[in-house]
Amino acid sequence: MAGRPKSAGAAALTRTDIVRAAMVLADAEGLAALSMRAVARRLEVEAMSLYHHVANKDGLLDGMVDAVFTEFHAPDVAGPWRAELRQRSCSAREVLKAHPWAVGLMDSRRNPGFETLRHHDAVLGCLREAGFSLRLTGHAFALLDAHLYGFLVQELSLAFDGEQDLAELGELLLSSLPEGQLPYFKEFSLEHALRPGYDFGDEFEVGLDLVLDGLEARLAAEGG
Amino acid sequence: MAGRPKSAGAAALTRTDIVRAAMVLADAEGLAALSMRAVARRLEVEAMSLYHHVANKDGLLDGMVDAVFTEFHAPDVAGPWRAELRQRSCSAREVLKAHPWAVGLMDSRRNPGFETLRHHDAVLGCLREAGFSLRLTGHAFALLDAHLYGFLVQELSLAFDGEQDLAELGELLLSSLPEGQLPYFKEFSLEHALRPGYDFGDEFEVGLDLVLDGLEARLAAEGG
DNA sequence: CTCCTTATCTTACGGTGTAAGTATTGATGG
DNA sequence: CCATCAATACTTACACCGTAAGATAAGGAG
Repeated sequence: MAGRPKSAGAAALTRTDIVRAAMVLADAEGLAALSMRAVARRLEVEAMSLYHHVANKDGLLDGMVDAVFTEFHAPDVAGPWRAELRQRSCSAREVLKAHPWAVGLMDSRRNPGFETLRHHDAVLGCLREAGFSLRLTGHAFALLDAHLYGFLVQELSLAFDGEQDLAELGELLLSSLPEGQLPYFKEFSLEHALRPGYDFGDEFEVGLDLVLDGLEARLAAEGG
Repeated sequence: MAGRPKSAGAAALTRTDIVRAAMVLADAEGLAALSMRAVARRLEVEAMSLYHHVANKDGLLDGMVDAVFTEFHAPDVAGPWRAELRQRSCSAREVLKAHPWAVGLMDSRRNPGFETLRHHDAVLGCLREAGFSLRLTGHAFALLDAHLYGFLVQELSLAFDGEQDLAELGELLLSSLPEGQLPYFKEFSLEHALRPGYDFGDEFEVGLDLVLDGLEARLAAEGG
């Protein structure tokens, strides 16, 4: 009553299947709902079977993070650096919005996977081929990633089911505040952030362009 | 055999005690070790007693995040904006390094606490009083926070027990890579990031100054 | 056929968050 | 003094968690 044969029509379980199933589950139900048992259920398998393909749950999480990096646009080392890196930041943002669990996981992962390293290699290559010194490459790399991940931390903490609810929610929050406190917060919310035309997501590209401007200026100063 | 009296010398349990104990525990043992039972044990109380002061574990986590904001340097609304905001970013980084669990928690918290709002109010006020328009205030706010949180996501994923181990670890990682792959990553690591003089943490202020430069330029352009 | 490797399932253990119910307290009223 | 009451703390119980240890069955090698 054990040892389901792989010849019975069911394809053999692979590590890739497991990681993919875990990602689908985390996307749909959230990271809190991601248990070994829940992943196994999706694959019509018992929980312990997963342990033949991943070391433990942490290993599975490592695999999930690494898989996310394959979805980013890898900048073309030979292309124009500014456009390539701009596109990679924008694409990474879209990917990480589709996998909201990934950002929170990144700061607890110890062992970067190969896909992670390969993506980093492409970013570094793009900068180096554009003439950035090693020092300035370090600055640019840290700053671009900080902007990307940090923006997502903020954006995800605002994310909700609908977006029009945010205005309602904001007004509810404001109305529950004590009188006369938080004047700047109230002004900013009522006269700017809760206005119909405002979309927090637009701040991403504004900030990205400011960062790219700064890097371009330092590259020019360095080169000349 | 129940209902420990508060008159027996033990002070009555408060929400603040609980949040503080949870923070100490998370600092020392990590977020994974933070269970209701473990917090209760520290307070010499049973787990269910905590539920009279916090709605549930999520409520406790909300309280922890809010408490972290009280430790940030709140910028002086009347002070010089650039110096005030620079100091608040630097102080926040130190605080978040002392509470490494906080960044990961932020992107899953829904209800900002009052201390969180008060800190945001101070940042917004600092910008407004310096003459930033509402639009530019929005840009600056999003960008400064993105840089702060995003840098910490990177920094914490590098954090280890010791710092000199990082060089060993890096060389170990590099030596295990396939030949001829990841050329830029190897170059950057060997010739820059793993060199004795390099400290990733230094990139924080470099990036921060680049961001502040950009904001200062846009403020000047806006002012006419 | 027998033996071995590999993938799977079974069982079990100590831990988790928390719903529901119980007991004990200090404060309040007479 | 005692009776009552709202707080506060404890007890029990349940379903779920990650995973160690071991049993079971299929496919391949001799």
